Amino acid sequence: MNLDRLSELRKKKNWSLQDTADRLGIAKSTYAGYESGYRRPSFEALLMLADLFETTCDDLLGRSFNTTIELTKAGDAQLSIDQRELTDQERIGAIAFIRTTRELQ
Amino acid sequence: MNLDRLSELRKKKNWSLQDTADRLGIAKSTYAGYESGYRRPSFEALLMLADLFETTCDDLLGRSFNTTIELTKAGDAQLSIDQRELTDQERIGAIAFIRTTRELQ
DNA sequence: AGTTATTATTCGCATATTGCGTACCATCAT
DNA sequence: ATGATGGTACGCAATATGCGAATAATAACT
Repeated sequence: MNLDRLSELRKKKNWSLQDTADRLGIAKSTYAGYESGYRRPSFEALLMLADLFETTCDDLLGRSFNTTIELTKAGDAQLSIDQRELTDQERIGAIAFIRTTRELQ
Repeated sequence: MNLDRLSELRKKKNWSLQDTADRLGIAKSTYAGYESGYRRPSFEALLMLADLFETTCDDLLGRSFNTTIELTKAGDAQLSIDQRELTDQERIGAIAFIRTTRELQ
């Protein structure tokens, strides 16, 4: 259970170990330890990593979270279509639409 | 940075500390330590907790990740309405429906 | 090639943290 | 009062962390 994605994410940003460590405010050897799997970040460091690399902790931990988003529950997730966020009314309208199509089956 | 949500999640399931520890295969005092903030789970334990409580590591760590889910991109997330997963056709239908309503504004 | 600068990897050590068992307290039922 | 259950806190052995320092490896430049 190591953080295999770190190296990939860092290289995508074209950062050196030192760059990355500086951005996190930790020692280079510490960050290098994370990538190599020799050491593990604290939770604080994990959160910083997720922020820095713009991803989730689950992603860094290699957890594919197949959580299903229930649309009838507002606030579970922000949805968008064509890069434009859905209003609550739009969401409710879409739910009604789907329910109707299902009933017509 | 403690795992404040644990207690809430456990109580929602009506489990005792012992129940929860048994499900995780760890000692009661160990799990109790997580809840009280006296101890912290390893990454392995964190993943087990997320699985057990059916949530994300980010959630347990108190990280609100405001990632917007773009519906036009399939595979970004599994959606459901009334606990029934949306088929791809339903998703596409809903997108068309929203686009139309938007155009009519 | 030789030299210097930058990047990456590994280790030792002091310190901090974990997980477990155990003990302790409170509540409730018999 | 006794026993069962749920919750809390602590001691200790074992392990893990973060840092600096030392050591490779690579790049850049004359």
